[in-house]
Amino acid sequence: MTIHQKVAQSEIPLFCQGCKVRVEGICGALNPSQLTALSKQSHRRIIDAGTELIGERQVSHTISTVLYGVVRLTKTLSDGRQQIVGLQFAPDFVGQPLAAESSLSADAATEILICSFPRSVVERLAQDLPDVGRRFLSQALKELDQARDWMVTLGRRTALEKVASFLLLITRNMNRSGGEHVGELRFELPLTRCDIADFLGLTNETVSRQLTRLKSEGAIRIENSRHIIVDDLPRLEAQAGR
Amino acid sequence: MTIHQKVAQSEIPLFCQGCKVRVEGICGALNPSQLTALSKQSHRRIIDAGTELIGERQVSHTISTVLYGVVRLTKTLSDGRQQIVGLQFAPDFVGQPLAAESSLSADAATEILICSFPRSVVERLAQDLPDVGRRFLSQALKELDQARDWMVTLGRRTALEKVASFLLLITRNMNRSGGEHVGELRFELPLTRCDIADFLGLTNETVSRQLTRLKSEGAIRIENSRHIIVDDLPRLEAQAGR
DNA sequence: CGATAGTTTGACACAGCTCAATAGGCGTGG
DNA sequence: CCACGCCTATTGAGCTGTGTCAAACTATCG
Repeated sequence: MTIHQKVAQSEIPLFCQGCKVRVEGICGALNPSQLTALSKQSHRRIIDAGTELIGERQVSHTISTVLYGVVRLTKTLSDGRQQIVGLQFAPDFVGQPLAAESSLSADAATEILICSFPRSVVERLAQDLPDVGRRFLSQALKELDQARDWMVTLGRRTALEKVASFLLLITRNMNRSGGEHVGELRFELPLTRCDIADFLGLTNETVSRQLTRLKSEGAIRIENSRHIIVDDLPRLEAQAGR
Repeated sequence: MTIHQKVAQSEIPLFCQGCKVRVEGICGALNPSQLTALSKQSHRRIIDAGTELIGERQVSHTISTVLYGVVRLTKTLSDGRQQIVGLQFAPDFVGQPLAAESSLSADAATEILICSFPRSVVERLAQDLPDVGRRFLSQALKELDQARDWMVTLGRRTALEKVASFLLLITRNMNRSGGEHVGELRFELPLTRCDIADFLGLTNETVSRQLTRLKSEGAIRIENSRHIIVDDLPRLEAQAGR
C-alpha cells in the first residue's frame, strides 16, 4: 500500500471503514468529506429475520443500504395471496428515492445488517451530485431488468425450471465474493419453502417436489433442507431452461 | 390565454407545437431554447404495426418517445417461448438511458408515431439538467412498479383474473385523455389474442375462453374481436381479483 | 422430551394446455 | 358483387402439471 492510499483511506470516516459495500453502493459516488457528512446522519443496525422494514402503503422516511443478509420485497392481494417481487442483496438499497409511500412491503428474509439514512438527506445528495442520481437510476434500471427477467420465469417456465432458476439466482448472489468457483458450490438458502413458492408463483409442496427431483437427478444435494450443494452446475443451468 | 402564455408558446419550436406529450414526457423538463436545440436533432415518424424497433442483445443509439400507439417489450427463451414484459403507451419512452445494449426487444404492437433522439444528446441533457435525470429516474421507477404489479398477476392470479386485469390495464391507458368516464367504456385492443397470451403467461385459447366467459357474465361486450365495450366496470374490477 | 414450525410425501381434483376442427373477418381478384 | 383464400379467433375433447388436502417426518428450542 502506498503512502497516498494510506492518506486517502485515513480520510474515510471511521464509521465507514471496513464497510464492505462502500465502493459498490450509493456511497461509492461520494468523496471522503461527503462521506463523513453522510455518516454522521446514518446508523447501522442488525435486524432479526422476519422483521418488517416497510409496510405496504406506508410512508417511510429512511433509505437503507443492505450490508449483509437478504431483504424480501412482497406484494399481497386482499385475499392473502402473496408474491415476492424482489430480493435485495448487499449492496442494494431498500426504500424509494422519489416517492415516500411504498407500494410494497420489505421484510428481512434472513438476519440482516443495514445502514440507514434519512430520505431528505439522500435526496439532497442526489439533487446536488449527478453521480449519486446516476447511481440511483442505475440501480432502478438494474432492478427493472431483473424484474422483467423474473416475469419470463413466472409466465413461461415450468415448476422445475422455476426452481432451478431460483437456485441459480441464489448461487450467483450468495457467492459473489469469490469470483470463479470450480467444483462444488454450497450455500444456505435465505428463504423457506413457502417464501420460495411465493417468489416462484408456486406452492411450497411443488417447490419441495421439484427440489427432490433435482436431487434425484444428481444436479444438487440437500443437507438440513436449507443447505444446498450444487454438484453439477451445467445440468442445473440446463434444467433452468435457457 | 394571457399574453404571457402566448409569448411562451410562441417560443416553443414549430416542430414541437401540437405535440400531445410534450408536457408529460421527457421534453417537459426542458425550457423553450433547450427544446429548440433538441428538436433539431430529433425526427418523428410513423411506423407500421409489427415492425421491430430494437432487437434483443442489439445496440441502439436512439431513444424515442411514444406519441401515439402501443409498443410491446418482449423477452424470448431459446426454445421460442415468449413473454411480453411491458407495454409502452404515450408519453413513455423506449430505449435505455444508461446502457446501450438492450436486454429485450421492442416492437410496434399497433401502428405507432414516435419521436426519436440520438442517445448521446439525451445523455448529455440528463447529465447537465437534474430535472431531465429525475424524469428518467421517475419513469424507471414507474416502470419498475408496473413490472412488479404484473409479477403478482403472473404468479398469483387465475386465468380469468389475468384477462380481467389486462382489460383494466388497457382501459386505463387507452382512455387516459377524458378523465372520469361514466357509463360505457369502449376501446380497440392493441394486441392480438396471442399477444395477450404472451403478456399474461397463458395460451391464446385460454385467453379466448376467459373473454367469452367475461362476455357471458355481462361484464363486457365483444365486437369485431378487437373492439371491446366494458358494460360493468365494477364487476370487471371484482373479476380481476383485488 | 414435548411443542412448534417447517418440510416431505401421497392421493386426488381441476385449471389450463394441447391438438384439432370450425367459424368469422377481410382483402384480393375474377 | 360474389367467391375464394388467408389469418385470426372460437369452440371442443382429452390430457397433464400443478394445486389441494392430509398425513408423516424432521429440526429446533424451551
